[in-house]
Amino acid sequence: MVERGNMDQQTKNLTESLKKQIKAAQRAYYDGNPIMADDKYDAIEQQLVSLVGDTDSVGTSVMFAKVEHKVPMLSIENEYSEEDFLHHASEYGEFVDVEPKRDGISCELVYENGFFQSAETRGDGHFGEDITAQIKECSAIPYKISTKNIPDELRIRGELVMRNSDLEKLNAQGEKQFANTRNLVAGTIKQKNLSNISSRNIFLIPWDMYAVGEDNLLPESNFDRMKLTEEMGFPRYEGIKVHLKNPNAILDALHTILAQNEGNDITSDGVVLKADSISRRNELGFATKYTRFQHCFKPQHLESETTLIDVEYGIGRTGKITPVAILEPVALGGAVISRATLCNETYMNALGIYTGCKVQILRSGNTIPQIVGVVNKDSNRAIKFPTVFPSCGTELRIEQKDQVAQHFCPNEFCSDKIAQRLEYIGSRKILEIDNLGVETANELAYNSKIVKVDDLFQFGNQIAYDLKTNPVKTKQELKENYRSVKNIIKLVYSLEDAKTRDWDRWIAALEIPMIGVDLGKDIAKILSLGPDDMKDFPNKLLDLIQQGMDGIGPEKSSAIVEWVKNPENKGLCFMLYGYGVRPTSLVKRSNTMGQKLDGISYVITGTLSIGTRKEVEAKLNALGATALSSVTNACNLLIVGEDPGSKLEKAEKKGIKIVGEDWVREVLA
DNA sequence: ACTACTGTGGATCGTGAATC
DNA sequence: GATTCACGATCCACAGTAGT
Repeated sequence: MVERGNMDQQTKNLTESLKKQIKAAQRAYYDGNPIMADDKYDAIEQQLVSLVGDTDSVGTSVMFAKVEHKVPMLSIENEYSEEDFLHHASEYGEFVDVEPKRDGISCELVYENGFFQSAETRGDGHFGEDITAQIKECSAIPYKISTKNIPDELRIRGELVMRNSDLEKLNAQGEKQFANTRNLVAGTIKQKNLSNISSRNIFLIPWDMYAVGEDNLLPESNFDRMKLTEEMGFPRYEGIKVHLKNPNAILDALHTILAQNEGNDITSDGVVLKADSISRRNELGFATKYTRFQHCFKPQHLESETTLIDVEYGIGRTGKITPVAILEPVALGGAVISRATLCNETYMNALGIYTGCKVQILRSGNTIPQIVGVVNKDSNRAIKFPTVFPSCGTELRIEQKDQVAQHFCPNEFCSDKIAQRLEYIGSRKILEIDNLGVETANELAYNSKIVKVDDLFQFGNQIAYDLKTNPVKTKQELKENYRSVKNIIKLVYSLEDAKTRDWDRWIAALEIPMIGVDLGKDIAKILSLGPDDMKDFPNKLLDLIQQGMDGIGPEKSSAIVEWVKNPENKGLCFMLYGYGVRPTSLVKRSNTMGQKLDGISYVITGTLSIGTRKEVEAKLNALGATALSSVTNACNLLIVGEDPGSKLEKAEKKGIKIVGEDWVREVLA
């Protein structure tokens, strides 16, 4: 399936020209002689994004396009005993399927009218990343599947895997040694340069198949669906279908699969038990983090011994101290373990560790290193938790709850703590500030006067101003204080960008105790916050809390009230507003933009001559339209190209407006 | 019981700054 | 000018704690 989407020459030229303009503007801006108004810059950047999908060749970060999953792609809950594993079966209906859980990368493939269309990773379960180009390089993944009696649009989920023997071959060839197949697959599939991918022999083992809106066209039994994937050219389905009447049969199947997993060329890290009936499965549905219609048995057999060298004390953004065991490195289950968390004082004391002691470790769920015991106990030598935070020397505060002692560093100016906070604020989930990772956060915490989020934006504004007024002197000063002048300059640019992030992200960035992105989303929606609401945000929040809202109980409520009542936090929001922070409204955004194609949800059928489907979609979406993949009630426009498929018929039936390629030309002109 | 949040592990890759 | 290496981002995973 080696077939890369190639841009036509015209698009290529346009892209190059836009990139040049962006680069020139960036350079001029930071050299203190801006050549372009901000809104014009934004417009060019957006046009570029719509053409190439991202602008990473301009900026620094490697970004894949985000894709929202049609159906959430959640994890499977693990069980560690056979009893717990069996326990769920009774809810699963008459038949259950028992199958190996492959240790790879979860992925969803989309097929339209039998042809591979796109692929996305699991991501956080709701938003994945578009890895279509990478999957096209994998020749073992069918490009065309048989389409007899199946829906126009078919989605197949499975595990991207690689054979251990192929990993060994690769390691035997090259100097570079790879530790295990899962991480190699993860790394390979993220490569931007596609040339290496096909040689890595990555393939997909399906574990689910569905069709949005037309699921009833597929078999009612999961087992039959998986057999269908075999016919389509995917690997043989290894699952066993069991009648629930006989619990021994389930255990037999479990042991059969466990035995198969041992030493298999494709690594499996457990056994999945799932409802065979799709309708039963839909009844059981989803929890927030896990599916309710399947569970996984994970054998915990990886265990080893090593020596404890020392204990380090780390700090989180909230000031919480976490002890970490530093271990004599030991290989265990395809990884070399040198650190393991000790969680808190209570956990640490219960183990009774001391310098030089022999400890038993395992990888919980075959992943997370965990110390399970000390071999040669000696209570006289047990390590005592420090009373001050070693890094800043401040006396620790202890919180005792339910017999668990938790230590906090109360020092507001603790540099390590500030570094953690900056990293959190800059993370992908919060303000998504490029160039603000671990190292930069530490550098800022130690070398600048930043304490809170407003200081960070003041810092950015100050440098931007200095660079405009006296670039030479400013760069000299930056050079003296920071390891990379360019990195700081890029950071300043990223900070500018972060000022208009969505409100939910900004609420999380304010670091109100117990409020993260999720609650932030609810709060932003209920208050229908706009760009100018930052200056008075604490009062608006207080009003909301006093009215009461779902998801906020007494504890969160009082924490929020305390935060609001602190004049420092009112000042914080006011200053942020003053520094130009204008969060984007979640609810109003699509209306306020007033774009040409707002409200249009379209589907394309057939081949278009003006560009690939992806390119056309990107251009239309940039004007406010939404691309759908199949004709449903949500669709209000069908764009018809050469050789239209069954979508045309369906759209006619539903009375959906139908246009040709001319319409697209006109709109984009 | 379920959910949100925080913190922890190892491994990979692309990018670009630092270094030779 | 070429090469090395640190950093940033992302993949996979689980545990503990507290709130609803």
